[in-house]
Amino acid sequence: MTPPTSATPPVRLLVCDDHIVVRAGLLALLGSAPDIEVVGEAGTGEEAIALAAKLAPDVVLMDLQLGEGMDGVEATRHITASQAPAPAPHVLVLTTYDTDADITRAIEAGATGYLLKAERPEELFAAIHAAAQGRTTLSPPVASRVMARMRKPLPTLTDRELDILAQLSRGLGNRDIARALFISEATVKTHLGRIYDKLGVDTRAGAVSVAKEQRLLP
Amino acid sequence: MTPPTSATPPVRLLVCDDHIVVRAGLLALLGSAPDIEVVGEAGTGEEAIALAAKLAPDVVLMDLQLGEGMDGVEATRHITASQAPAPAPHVLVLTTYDTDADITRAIEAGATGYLLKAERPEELFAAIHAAAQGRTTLSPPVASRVMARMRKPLPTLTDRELDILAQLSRGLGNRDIARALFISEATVKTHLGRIYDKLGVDTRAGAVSVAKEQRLLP
DNA sequence: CGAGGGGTCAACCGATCGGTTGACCCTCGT
DNA sequence: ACGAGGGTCAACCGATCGGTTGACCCCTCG
Repeated sequence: MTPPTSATPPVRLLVCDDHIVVRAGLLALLGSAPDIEVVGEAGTGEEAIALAAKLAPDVVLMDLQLGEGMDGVEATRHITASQAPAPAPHVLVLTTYDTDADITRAIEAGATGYLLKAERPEELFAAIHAAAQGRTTLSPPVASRVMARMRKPLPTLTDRELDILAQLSRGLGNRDIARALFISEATVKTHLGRIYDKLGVDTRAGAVSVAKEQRLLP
Repeated sequence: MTPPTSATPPVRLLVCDDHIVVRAGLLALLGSAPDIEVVGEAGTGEEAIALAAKLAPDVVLMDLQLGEGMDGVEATRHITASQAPAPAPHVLVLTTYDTDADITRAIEAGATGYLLKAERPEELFAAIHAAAQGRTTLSPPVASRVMARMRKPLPTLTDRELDILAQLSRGLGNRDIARALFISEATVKTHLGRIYDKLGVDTRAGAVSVAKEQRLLP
């Protein structure tokens, strides 16, 4: 594959994961790769953005699940959008989830690659180097989903429909949803009908269930 | 804290986590602890049970989320129940989730400790040594929840109620739930009423939402 | 043996939901 | 400028849900 080019400087990497144990594990693991240099670590999205700007790494290894504050997608958006002096770092997503919603959001946010934590470490090393050069790496299951997505564009819920869904998952009735969103009850029903269609269900309980599984809701 | 006792033999540890990257990270991390010896690694519950019997480690570090097959709780149950020649290993749970349902199930399954992946590595080392001696370690948030549980015994759903909930989350109506479980519609309503009470909601959509958040459903 | 918890069932009521059709008004992009 | 997509609203219907009360059975535990 990639011959060990001792002439090439190591990839400068920033690791972002909210689980300290996992982060420490990644650091220990990546320490064994000679051509990767971890220049910083972050436990929150805010930290990641700040450190990315300060350290100007080649690649940011980003988890999507970041506990309390901003999530990995938002952090990715900020980092890739930065028109700082140095070119914006490439963001390589490393996460547990491979749902359509997560993948789509990460790609839209500007992620260069999308790896699953179930991946083999060698793949991770390779993906980091690929990302440093702006090349995309996708874990097989992720690639499959992306392809399937291209072929049969899955129903995408609109922002408004997500609003409805959020209220629905609170257990509100149509009347209360209408009040919460300052629209009429009739409109709520219309939206719900479309949501049912898109999610392939025909009851509100089913809609909430699918929504939670697809991670469409926070 | 713990003085390096060169006289004590290292703790023999089996690591079980379905995410290869995380597992490799843990191995690399634990390799830096002189008095811990990783004697095996498993990616599934089945593997963990087999290796625990074969290797007879002092401690099994167990993730609850194990992808496809059996989950960590079941694996824990098997391992702690083994009346093998050697004494059953102590199981130390290391996971992301700190919901009441997960904690309760793990403890009931015989786990010796319950750590979160957000914990600091030193805590992990200490907890492994504690577990080797049968002493319990709980992450602070977990300990809090356990205490709260003792004070105000949270509503625990019965098995039957979980059955109802499972059907409910499929979006079934009362009639279909009744048919699926071979009971009358009236009974379904009765159960639903109690479920609402216990979960603090008053609609089916709300019940599904809370259930998914509390991880009461697979 | 009595009490209590879990599971089952019935009948009733009003309120809500699910589904449908048709319509209007925006704001995009070709 | 026109169409398409997204958002809003209305009126109607039958079916279902949510809540209540009361009851019976079985098992376990003290």
